[in-house]
Amino acid sequence: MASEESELLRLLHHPATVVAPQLLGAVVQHSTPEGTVAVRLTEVEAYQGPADSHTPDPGSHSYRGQTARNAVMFGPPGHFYVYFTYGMHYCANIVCAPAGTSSGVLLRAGEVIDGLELARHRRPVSRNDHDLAQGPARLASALGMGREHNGAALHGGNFKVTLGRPLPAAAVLNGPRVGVSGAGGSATYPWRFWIAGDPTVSRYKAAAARRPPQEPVRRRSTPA
DNA sequence: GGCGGGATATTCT
DNA sequence: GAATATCCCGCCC
Repeated sequence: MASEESELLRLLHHPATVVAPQLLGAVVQHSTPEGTVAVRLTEVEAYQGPADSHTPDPGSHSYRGQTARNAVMFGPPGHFYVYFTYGMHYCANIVCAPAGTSSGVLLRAGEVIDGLELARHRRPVSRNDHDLAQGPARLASALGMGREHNGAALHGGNFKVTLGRPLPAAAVLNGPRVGVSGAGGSATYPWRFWIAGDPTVSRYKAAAARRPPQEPVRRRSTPA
């Protein structure tokens, strides 16, 4: 409904670090001629733009200013920022904070709650249903999202985004972001948020070190 | 269930 | 020319 829509838009005017945990439990629905798939978000990450806060975020695509790729992040909130990476994958963000700023929330994982058959068809390699959207590129794939959806509105067209019921504080955990490397950028801020105990939360290892260690690493080093 | 390595193309330096 | 907000496969515990 329109009121739900405006509630979402109101939320999306806040910085990514505020928006991200509130998007947990929200549902992203995408309809195509093939059918409809809906995903309930269980894991997200916040990326702040340079103008959004005094804390620099080298992990953000917008850290070095506007380029052709990240232009959508600098636009108004309420749109998808979809980028292509590693030569084969797409990842989807929800742009937040007012136009002129460049925050976004990366959709990292979710539970497919509608269109299971179509999602399985799009991701034949998944062996379990909780794998279907377990990871940002998997989630985009399950939803049938690609380059053509960069800049698409969250509402209207073939998309619909609905906030979930507020989660109890204890159900939301946070920690370092995944795959964010680079000097100063790696895991600097605990801006990854997920729903505690949910089986669809991604389990990938953190970013690999940029350079190999100077000496072989012992397999059985003592844990912390 | 975890680790290592390769695939693959767009993007920015 | 290097790096990348990743995923999948094969191999080993």
